[in-house]
Amino acid sequence: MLQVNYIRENRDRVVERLAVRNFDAVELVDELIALDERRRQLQIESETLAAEANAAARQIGELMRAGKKAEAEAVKLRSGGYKEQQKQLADDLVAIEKELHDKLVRVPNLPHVSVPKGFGADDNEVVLEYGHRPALPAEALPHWELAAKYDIIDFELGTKVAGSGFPVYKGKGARLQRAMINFFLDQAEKAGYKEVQPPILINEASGFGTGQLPDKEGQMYHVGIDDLYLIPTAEVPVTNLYRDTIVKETDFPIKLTAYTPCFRREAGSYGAHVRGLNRLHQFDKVEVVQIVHPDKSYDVLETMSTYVQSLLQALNLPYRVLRLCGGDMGFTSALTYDMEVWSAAQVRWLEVSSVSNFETYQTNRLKVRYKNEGGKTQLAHTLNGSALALPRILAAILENNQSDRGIKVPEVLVPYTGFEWVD
RNA sequence: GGAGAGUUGGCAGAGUGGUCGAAUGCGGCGGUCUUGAAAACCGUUGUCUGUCAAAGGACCGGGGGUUCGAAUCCCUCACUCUCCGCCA
Repeated sequence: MLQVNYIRENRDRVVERLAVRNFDAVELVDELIALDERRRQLQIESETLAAEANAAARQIGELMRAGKKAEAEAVKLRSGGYKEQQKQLADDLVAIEKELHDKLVRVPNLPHVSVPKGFGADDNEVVLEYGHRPALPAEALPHWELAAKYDIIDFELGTKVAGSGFPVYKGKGARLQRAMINFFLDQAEKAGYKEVQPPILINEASGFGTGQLPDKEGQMYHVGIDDLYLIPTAEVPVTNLYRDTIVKETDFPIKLTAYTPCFRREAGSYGAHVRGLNRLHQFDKVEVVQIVHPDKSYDVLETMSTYVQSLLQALNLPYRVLRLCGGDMGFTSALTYDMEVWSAAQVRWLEVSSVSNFETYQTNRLKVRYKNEGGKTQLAHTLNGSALALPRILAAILENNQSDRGIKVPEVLVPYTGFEWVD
């Protein structure tokens, strides 16, 4: 979340930046500033009173030690009244802080200056397109039919066991999944990311830290009996590893990677576009996360984008890179690149990665800080990206690489699969 | 799941209801000494809030209570450890 101080000192800029998201912040921002003003007044009152009460209590202590009991009793009588007032002020303060906090978490991150204004997917800026899209013969099949034809993914079986959106990968399909996970993790390690295996259930504090709670409550599966959530992405547990820590400036950049399953309720999204592997309740993903010095985060964002692209190039998939417009960008992000692969039989682009810079939006919630040269503690910047989400990659491989002979496995995966053809 | 013990500063570990933001040790940082290092010695070393700076305020697992005053007493929740049970 944003810092109140920043909003107070940069009111107009905040309003102007949020307009890029089509977020009319005028009213909210002015409320926040008024609340903050009131909060600070109350705090001064409350602290002044506390100072008086403390002084009286100290005085009683001194008198008691000196054996002046009667005088101590007199002061006691006088200080009895502080309690009521302190309680009242404390209650007011708590109430106003809660109100301030509740409003503050509703303010999304400020878009970077390069973010195009816009309302939805159509307004995203195509940064670049790579590779040529294969022209398939008329009898080419979409991936869900190929999956059935070669018996590598069983959607019905998953429906029986869990429900729709929980596919069962079988035989070469399962092997292909494992191959991709290992390939992606190996590449990430080569790029300097340290592998971690985090919990895939998270508590509320973690969900709040990266911004999923309270905003996206309904998108996560909730285990009520233990009040835990299934992760929608490894971003949550991995970034939260550093919650409430002050790192050394020399520790930057912190680079982590993790393979995890991801769970999303995807409430309300049905239809042709969610067939097959296009949108699932459970899927596998390798994620990369960086925690960096604020001066470096935009360079790092480019590096991460380039890294994700190198994976797509290695897999020989045609892709394009989008700079998301204000209206399409996530709540917590300041700048996001989406990578989409070409799905040749569906004849459309599929999002397989999203690379974002959150600046201090997450670290202000997480309290991830570092000490600068002057010894002052400052908020770090966080970034993350999918590298990559498996199902749509698999969909593109199946569709783009189909032929009479079967499906050609990308060369880089062959050492991991042990076979060259799905047939 | 049952019974018991515990949670204090980066770590270890004291702490009688008042002078405790908290002894001591280790670690970290700076210095003396040294060609350099080690050792020794000296100094320094938490976070948040507030301010031009300060004063002041808050924090001893979280929350609540008793009291003029709580790290210290009471309640409650969470977590950790030990033993028993169950178990991949």
